[in-house]
Amino acid sequence: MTETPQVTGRHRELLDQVLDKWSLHVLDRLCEGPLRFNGLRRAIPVVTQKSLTAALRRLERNGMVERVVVSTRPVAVEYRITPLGKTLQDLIDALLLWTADNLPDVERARARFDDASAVAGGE
Amino acid sequence: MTETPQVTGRHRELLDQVLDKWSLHVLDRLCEGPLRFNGLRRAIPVVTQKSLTAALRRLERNGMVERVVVSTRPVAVEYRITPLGKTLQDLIDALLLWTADNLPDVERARARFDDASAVAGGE
DNA sequence: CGGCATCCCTGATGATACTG
DNA sequence: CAGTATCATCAGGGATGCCG
Repeated sequence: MTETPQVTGRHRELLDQVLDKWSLHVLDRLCEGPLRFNGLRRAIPVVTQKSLTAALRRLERNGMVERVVVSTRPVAVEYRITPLGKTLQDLIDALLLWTADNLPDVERARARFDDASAVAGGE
Repeated sequence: MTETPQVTGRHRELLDQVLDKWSLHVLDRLCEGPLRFNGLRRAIPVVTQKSLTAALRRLERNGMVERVVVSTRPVAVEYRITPLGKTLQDLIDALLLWTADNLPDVERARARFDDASAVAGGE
């Protein structure tokens, strides 16, 4: 069995590369089926081309997505999730589920904190 | 059951605040018991006081940790995880477990990618 | 269509010094 | 002990323009 997991540099680095801002969106979308570059852009309207390219490269390098070049007319490039990427799906879903379940509590906590800060601080 | 979770701005923001570089370390440590400020610094040797302070404030604001001031001689401040923070423990463990299980595959993928890049690119 | 190259700017982080 | 304040750095991300 895998023993007590520890936060090490390598683990942290991997999580950073895989759970960063845009990678979550990309993986989320790609889990539902392959998409082309501009398809992804449309699916994630707020991302810039640069950030999307970077995220895709990172994910490809880490073996989470596959880049398939279809040498047709101009060119078509399809991105699809890999089996390794699939293993993250449950985790991501669990993460999103957690946020959905606890966001209300968190926002209450934030309100309390901000309120207390206002009283103690400037006001 | 909660339906298909979606990546929204609010969820993403929460994950950013809770899964960031130092918060993971802090939550990980605090799950094992309360610690004081410098205790945490010692437990996470690479963190600077500024980053640690920021992480603790963020976690406190989000209701994940509790800050207890013990008004003794100089002053003692104890940080302990809250019930809300506890709900993250399983997720964090699962995340770390995932990295531990898949790091080898990921590193193989990286090697392949870097190798292919080297051939296609510069040399 | 699917990128890469460039410039620029901001936010996050580190080092250092000082305070209740 | 437990921070706050300040300065310097630096990677990430947006805007823009060009290429196969």
